[in-house]
Amino acid sequence: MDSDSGSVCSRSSSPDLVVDDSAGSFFSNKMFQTYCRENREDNEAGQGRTERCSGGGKTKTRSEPNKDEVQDLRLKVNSRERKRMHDLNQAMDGLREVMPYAHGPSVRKLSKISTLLLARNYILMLSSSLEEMKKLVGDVYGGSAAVQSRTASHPAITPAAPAAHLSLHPLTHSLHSLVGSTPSAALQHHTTSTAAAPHSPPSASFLGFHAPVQGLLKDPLHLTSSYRHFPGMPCPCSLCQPLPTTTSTLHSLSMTK
DNA sequence: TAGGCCATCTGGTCCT
DNA sequence: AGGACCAGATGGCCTA
Repeated sequence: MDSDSGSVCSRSSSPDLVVDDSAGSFFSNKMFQTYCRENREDNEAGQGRTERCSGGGKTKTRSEPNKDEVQDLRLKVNSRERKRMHDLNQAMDGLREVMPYAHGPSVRKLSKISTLLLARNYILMLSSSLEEMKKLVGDVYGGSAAVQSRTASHPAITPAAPAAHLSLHPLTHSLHSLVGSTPSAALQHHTTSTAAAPHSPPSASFLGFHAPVQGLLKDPLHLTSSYRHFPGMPCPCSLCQPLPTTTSTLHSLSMTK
């Protein structure tokens, strides 16, 4: 990897090395030098190294594969592996794009491990929010007595759209209670998040246990009135905590292999 | 300078 | 046999 000529603050997941599909047309400088050195050593030492190279400990028939063939094969394999990793990185970038995290030239890219951990927590939070919404909607449509009495006193509120007039505070509270919120945690949000450096991405351990999911708190739910979430910053807000695994629908979710 | 993150190479293993 | 996948090793870049 010579130079990252990508964006200013984020390392490009795909190096700027031009990978040609045709095997053999690509060499990183380092590997080329290494390869040349090894070849030279091989030539000087005569033999001994080539057998050990691809056969492990096995006693391969000493039908010594042509050095060029070995080299071509090695280059092909390397190229495939490189392509595989590039594809993986592309997928990772795709995941980053949909993550509720700040994107921009001034914000450093989430690391891979952080992306995965954040994605996991994000999914858990979305699932939980969905369940909570279902409950709330069920409450509204199920226990219609309260709704009807309210609509009688406020004719402008039609039963057709009760959910639109739901106060979002219950949702906020329910979400907070769902994740074990404490007022101190909410208070902490302001101090900690504003103190965080905008260029410092969250550490993996931080995300693992205090995953920021600011996207949930953006406009759709208008939950940011009392909790300000700053893009690109780790959020200690209780809303951003990982969900307890007691959520019934989430038991099967895990990061295990 | 240490530590984190990353890309790449490489050998092994498994699958088709 | 060839390809995909994986994990370890290595070295570069960047930041605190």
